[in-house]
Amino acid sequence: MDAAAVLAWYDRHARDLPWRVSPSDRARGVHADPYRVWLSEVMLQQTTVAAVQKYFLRFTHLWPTVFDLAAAPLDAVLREWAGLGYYARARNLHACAVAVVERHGGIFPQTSEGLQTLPGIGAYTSAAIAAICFDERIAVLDGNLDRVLARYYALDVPVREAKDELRAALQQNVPERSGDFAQAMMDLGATTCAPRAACCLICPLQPDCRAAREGEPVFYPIKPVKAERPVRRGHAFVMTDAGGDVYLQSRPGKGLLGGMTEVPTSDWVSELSEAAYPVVGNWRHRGQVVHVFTHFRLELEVWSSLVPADGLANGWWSPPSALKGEALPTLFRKVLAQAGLG
DNA sequence: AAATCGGGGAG
DNA sequence: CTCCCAGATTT
Repeated sequence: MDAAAVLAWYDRHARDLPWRVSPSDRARGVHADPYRVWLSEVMLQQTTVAAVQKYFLRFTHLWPTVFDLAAAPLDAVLREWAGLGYYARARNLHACAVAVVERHGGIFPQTSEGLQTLPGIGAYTSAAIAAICFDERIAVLDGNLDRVLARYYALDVPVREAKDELRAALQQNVPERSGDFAQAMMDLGATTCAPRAACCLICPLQPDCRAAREGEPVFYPIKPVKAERPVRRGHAFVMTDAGGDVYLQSRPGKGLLGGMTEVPTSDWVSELSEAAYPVVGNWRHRGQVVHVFTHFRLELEVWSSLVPADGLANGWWSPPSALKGEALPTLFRKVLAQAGLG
């Protein structure tokens, strides 16, 4: 693999991103800030660059250093993470910041091995931080690289079945500029070697790419057969008191939407049963909200009612003007909007 | 090894 | 609508 050609391509076509040190600045000796790289990498797990940008800017504005983030309450981190999804990332992010401060004096470990001992930092993220911040000669393998390499080698099995071989092959090609190389390969996958379109004419890997030679590069990577998404159904109950405040409560700390804020709901099951209202009220059906999770589709019937403010114990009452700042995941923002709030 | 865990942007 | 994104953790 022609790593030099990849780096030359990167020197001309690198994306300009808020957490990135440009190749020209890097050549002048500028180093990336491990805190900002770590934060961006966690946000970018299974999440697009477009979705991450505003969250990254908000987080670095509120918490410019790992000390600031470690000192913040978890609740504040969850509120700011609301809408980005995969909320275990936010809990692990905070735990990781605390660990870096308490166990490492606020200095991130400088090796992939050391980084991987921290919460929320796995094989990919540890390698990415070590390469980008410390130029460790390590293979950085994400979804982009899976696709680029599957095409380059015309891999005839799903990537998951050949992950170790791909990593070993990539490791043999990591150049001295390992951080720029990792970011270059990811940019390549995000732009010229995209999932549904491969621009082989401008690709630095084209001369030795087997998929390009075969003529239909988007055939790769081979997709594994995917299971169909089951449907779960339930009821959601939006309660307002005489002052117009909305009743909210916290979800359990682990599991789906763990630690986030919700309105009360029924269980979510395959067969919808009759609504069991949490309190007596003049309940009105406000229609349905559909929300798609990774492994099931959810259909919630939305109900609303004016209720006395003293019949409920576990949660709190929030004025509509404060809903924007609550740790409400997108699902429950849809529910509140369906009930005429937010 | 397989399941769990969000949401949105692109085509 | 489908696909999949700078994956980690739990079972």
